[in-house]
Amino acid sequence: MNLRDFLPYRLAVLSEAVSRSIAELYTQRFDLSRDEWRVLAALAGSDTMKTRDAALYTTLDKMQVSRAVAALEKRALITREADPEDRRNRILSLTPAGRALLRKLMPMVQAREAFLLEALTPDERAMLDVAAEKLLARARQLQRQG
Amino acid sequence: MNLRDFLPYRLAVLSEAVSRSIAELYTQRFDLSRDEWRVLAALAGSDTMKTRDAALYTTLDKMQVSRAVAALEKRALITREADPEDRRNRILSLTPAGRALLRKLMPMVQAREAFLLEALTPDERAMLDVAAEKLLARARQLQRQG
DNA sequence: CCAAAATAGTAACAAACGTTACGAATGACC
DNA sequence: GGTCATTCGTAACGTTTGTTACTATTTTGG
Repeated sequence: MNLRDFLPYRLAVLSEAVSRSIAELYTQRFDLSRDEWRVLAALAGSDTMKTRDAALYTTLDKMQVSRAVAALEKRALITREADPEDRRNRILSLTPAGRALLRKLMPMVQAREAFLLEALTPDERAMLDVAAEKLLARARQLQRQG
Repeated sequence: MNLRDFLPYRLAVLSEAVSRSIAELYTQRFDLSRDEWRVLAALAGSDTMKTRDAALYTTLDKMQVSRAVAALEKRALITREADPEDRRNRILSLTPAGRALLRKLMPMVQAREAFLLEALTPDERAMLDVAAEKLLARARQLQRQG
């Protein structure tokens, strides 16, 4: 077997390279961890959400979210308030500072994503999409079966 | 922006799911870490190599290799000998136990990889290949430019 | 309703990890 | 050929991370 051709290995290498090429932006220039970035990105869509939803949406576990959220709150990029309907929940909201940060960061991130995708023809993009879905489904099937 | 459609995020999710679906085999049944598995897989090809080559081949850094190799040696799956030509190097070799482990593990791993790839048509596989290469090249370009 | 189970989030500990610094060995250059 | 820089691998440190257990709250079911 050749490790270089091994699908999981190749995906790991690709994913890490792509991830790094983007992460540089939010780590170097904005001092955000990957998890913090994901939580912010989640909030970028809805502006306010429950901690639990953030976990689902970002595929982080609740502890990772808890830590990311604590760090973001410390920097006053988000606020955490009790949910009057269920006091176990916390409601996360972007502060103006958080929104401002996202307004600066988002275009940079999207520009890099666009640059990456420019490498592919429309056909290739479409097929990558399909292939990714199919592989994900099978991988999850394997995990479930054990 | 929708995180779910964001290329780096999707690749991370896919890579992790695929990785887990395979990793389960070597972690659960053989108690190997990912780095240990990679070093063994590297040795599966050549049976003997320098520590430094293992690092290059597995894309692990030298500290990761050092730790993986220490663990593997402790379990007598590999040996570490001095290189007479350059005594800074260590030469890694599979022990019979190491080879035996690989003979059991490899078919399982390859079966799972095959199952994953069965999800794709030959065309899709070929295009995934191409797309992965292209994306990797661009990601590295971004990283270089900073 | 009330006891038991479930859920959200956090705390506290231990294991894993990356980073920096080091010792040993080799190579490069004057 | 002797110093200076470089490379290999490891050690030691601090940080990050995963795990387990805990508190507070809500839901469920007898």
